[in-house]
Amino acid sequence: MNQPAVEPTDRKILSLLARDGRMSFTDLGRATGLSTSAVHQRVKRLEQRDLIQGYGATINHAEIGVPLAAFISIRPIDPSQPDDCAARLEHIEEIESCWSVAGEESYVLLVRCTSPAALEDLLARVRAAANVSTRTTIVLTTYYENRPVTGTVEDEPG
Amino acid sequence: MNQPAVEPTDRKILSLLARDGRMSFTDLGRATGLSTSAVHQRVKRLEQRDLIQGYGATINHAEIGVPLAAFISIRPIDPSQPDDCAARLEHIEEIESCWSVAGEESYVLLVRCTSPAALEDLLARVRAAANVSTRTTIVLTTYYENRPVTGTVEDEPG
DNA sequence: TTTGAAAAAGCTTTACA
DNA sequence: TGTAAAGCTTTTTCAAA
Repeated sequence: MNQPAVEPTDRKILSLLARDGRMSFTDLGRATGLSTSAVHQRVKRLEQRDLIQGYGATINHAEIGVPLAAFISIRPIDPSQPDDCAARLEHIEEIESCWSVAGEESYVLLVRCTSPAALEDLLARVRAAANVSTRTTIVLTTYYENRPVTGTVEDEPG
Repeated sequence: MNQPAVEPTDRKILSLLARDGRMSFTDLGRATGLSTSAVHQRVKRLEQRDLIQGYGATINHAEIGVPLAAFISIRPIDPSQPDDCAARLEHIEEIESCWSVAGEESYVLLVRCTSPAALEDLLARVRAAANVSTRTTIVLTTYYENRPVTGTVEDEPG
């Protein structure tokens, strides 16, 4: 219910930067009614507090030769072993995201690769690295990804 | 096997910007052995070609009051109806990503919200908006998300 | 925390190879 | 495509409130 430790101006800055990570301090200032150096300090503080964890370009995977995306759901083969899947899988570069989840499976991975053959190879490496069984769900269409979800209501018109 | 239409220098730039979307053209130039204005031109071209689709800040959802993430897997209730789930769901702001998938379900959504109660409310809105049944998988831990997967081998040491 | 001003750094264009 | 140089804008730091 409460939204801890982030006051409205900072939320606004976060929301703007989530949408355009290259927005200049000058423009952020205009959008928030602060001076350039005031926003600058706030952004640095947001970075220090780790509320902003980084900045990234959104890449068109389909067009750069990595058109195949899939979810790999993971189940440990031996539940008595220590569960360190995330660490064991970290070195595999095709894994974009790694979550542990509640439900029938223990982990979900989002992976990207060049072809079905590459996916088959990737699956083998995942199973071997973490001693798990896998269930793979191929992505057919990406309608959208990583839309900003900041819990902020956007600008009034004008 | 072939990686279409992106030559090595552009791949390098894409990879660097995926990791740091605020990197300056000067630094990109240093990293690629090009002049500032040469990289500048390349980046603009990459944006025009839509290989770079945008820039965003990575927000710490847990700390800004949106700590709950979940996957919602979707199955249409009436398979004879036209399948326009993505369009019907687009206005729901808690949906960060929307994929159609091969497998038992038709779509997977990644959503973020403030609390279990908010998730329950969100699920009701998803079902109502798209006339679907849902299966929800709650995220327990996010080990990492949105690691850059560019298919580029990174820098030599030095 | 904010501002305003000044210095440093970076961006963008132009002219040209 | 590329470079170099010039002019302009933004970033960053600082003293003061």
